Amino acid sequence: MIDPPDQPHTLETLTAALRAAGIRVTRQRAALLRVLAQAVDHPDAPELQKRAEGDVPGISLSTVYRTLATLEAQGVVLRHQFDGTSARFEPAQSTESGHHDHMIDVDTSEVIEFCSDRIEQLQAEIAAELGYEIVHHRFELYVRKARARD
Amino acid sequence: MIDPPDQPHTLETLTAALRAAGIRVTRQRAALLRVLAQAVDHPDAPELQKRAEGDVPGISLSTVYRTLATLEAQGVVLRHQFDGTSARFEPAQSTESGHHDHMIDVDTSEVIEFCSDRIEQLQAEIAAELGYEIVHHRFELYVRKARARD
DNA sequence: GCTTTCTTGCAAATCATTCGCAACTGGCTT
DNA sequence: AAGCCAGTTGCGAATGATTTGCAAGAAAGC
Ligand SMILES: [Mn+2]
Ligand SMILES: [Mn+2]
Ligand SMILES: [Zn+2]
Ligand SMILES: [Zn+2]
Repeated sequence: MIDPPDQPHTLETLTAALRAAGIRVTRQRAALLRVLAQAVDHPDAPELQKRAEGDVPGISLSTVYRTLATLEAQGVVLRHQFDGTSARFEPAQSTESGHHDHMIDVDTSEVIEFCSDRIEQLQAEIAAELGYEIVHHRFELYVRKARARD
Repeated sequence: MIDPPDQPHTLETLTAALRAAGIRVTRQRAALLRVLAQAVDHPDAPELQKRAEGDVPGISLSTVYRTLATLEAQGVVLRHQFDGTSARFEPAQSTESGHHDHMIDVDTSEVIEFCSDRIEQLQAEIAAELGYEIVHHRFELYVRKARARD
């Protein structure tokens, strides 16, 4: 797991960190890092492949999956498994705020990010009360636009 | 979707409700309903098949999956997709308290149930604030036994 | 530049879950 | 009690996202 960034991770610091971890920064990995850094959404593997082909024309889907697994293991990307869809990815420090959770509009599939310190706080308390500490969590709200209040 | 139970669902009321919904209560479905009602854990499909074979020796895995899908559509069972495992199931009103969420011990795979009104409350507020209403949610804590405080 | 080791692309394999279909059977109708 | 028939079942084959084996290719370090 790569050290928490002193400066926000730039492509350069990231590349260096990976290399230091004995992970070669190949053209395909560099491309995926760039594509992920630019993503404002939560793309899946085929979509990332499509976007990376701008940099590396023949990049294979296997490589995309393998790279995502590697980057996930390094703590550089996050994998989300929303209901009934294939895995979606995002850079680990997407929002500089760091951690956030997701709302999925069940009608449009739009993904909305949010974060509640209160909830994060409560989670820890609940776990602690039962004698556990949280390793990670999954918190997803499947929502629908509210009917206008009448 | 079957009406919320006036009395807690017994096998009898459930059977009647299903029949009323035009769903035949076959031997295999009755067996699965019983097995689910007795489950104190969160079994997956092959495990449910194993347990149902006491009642219906040759019950097929396809039927187990099909029945679970049917019961889920009727709001009688819940399907959980915990990280990296196959789907697990439980009766919808498992705890009479009704809704609850889950903690998964990442070391032992043990599943612990919990419920926090505060968190349920906050969820609704967060969604409402963004103009949404919650259809359903997924809230899972992946945990590890806390190191004894020293 | 040369070597070693890690990576890639391709095709084939996984694996949980779903499906097609012919045989079967609940539950209602006579 | 017997018959009917749409809903169900068991079987095997299909799915589809993700993973893997392997031979050829390319980062780093020397
Ligand atoms: Mn996000
Ligand atoms: Mn439960
Ligand atoms: Zn969170
Ligand atoms: Zn909840």
